[in-house]
Amino acid sequence: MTPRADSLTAEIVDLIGTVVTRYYEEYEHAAAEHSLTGAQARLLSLLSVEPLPMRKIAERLKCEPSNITGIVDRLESRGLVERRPDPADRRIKLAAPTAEGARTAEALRMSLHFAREPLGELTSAERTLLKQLLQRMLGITPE
Amino acid sequence: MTPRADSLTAEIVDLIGTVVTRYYEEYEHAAAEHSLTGAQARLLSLLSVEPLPMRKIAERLKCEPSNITGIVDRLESRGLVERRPDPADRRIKLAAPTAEGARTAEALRMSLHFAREPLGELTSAERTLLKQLLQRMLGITPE
DNA sequence: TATTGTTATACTCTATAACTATA
DNA sequence: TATAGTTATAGAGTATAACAATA
Repeated sequence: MTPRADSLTAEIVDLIGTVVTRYYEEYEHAAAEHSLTGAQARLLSLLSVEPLPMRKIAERLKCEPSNITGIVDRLESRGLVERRPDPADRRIKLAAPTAEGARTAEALRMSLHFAREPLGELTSAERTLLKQLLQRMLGITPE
Repeated sequence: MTPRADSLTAEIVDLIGTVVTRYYEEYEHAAAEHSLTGAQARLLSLLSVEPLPMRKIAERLKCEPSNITGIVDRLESRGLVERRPDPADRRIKLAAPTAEGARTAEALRMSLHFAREPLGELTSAERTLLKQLLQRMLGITPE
């Protein structure tokens, strides 16, 4: 068991807390620039990968299915998302981005990449190192 | 200008996104274990450093001052926070944790450190490296 | 006049429970 | 019966605007 209450670990925890705070603020700010709330932006980004049943969205976003109804309602009323029937199961509604929704999701993604200026402070070699350390930390084994 | 749209940067952005998601989930979970919402936990943690005027709390939490009234109300009704007069300016109300509030804040802080298991995956040398990279990334210059 | 905190209002997100239509 | 989605409800967080007390 590695000691985790040491000051080095505490310092890193604080640094990660700072990263998390900045990341969240930037995400909310980027979402607001597209007149989206954070929850709406996260849901739209999720759908831009692939259309999903309401139930699956709730699982991915780790919230109750009943909440998804309202968020999709608001995105749908703005023409960013649409509900499609599932040919195989008439109980299921697939939420999918419209063409405009896909454009908005892409614009959001781009503005987020630009907002991530801090990484520019690191050299290429340092970024490679950071990537490997984050992967190790997250228990991700690169192939 | 360092290129930021390269795939290495994109990978790191994704990894940081994963860290942010996990950190937030763990924070909300730790807060819930003390019957606190995330906003209440963040406010209480802030006050555990030093008592602050309502206005300052809003600045630190980056929200409107009117919101602080309600959050402090809820913490006060549970006996975790109290409002004190400022001897120097009678307009100001200083929010401060009670003895129980301070204990709750400390318990929250401890449970967060324990929740940060991922860092245990790294050796001491790797953690030192990670710390330095995060500092560089955040524009923090160690003395 | 300017500032501090509050109230009033409206909207969004959240969980819980009950409902409907399908399976 | 079980599942997918919805509705109803209530609590919490948020921004905006208007207000009282104090500076």
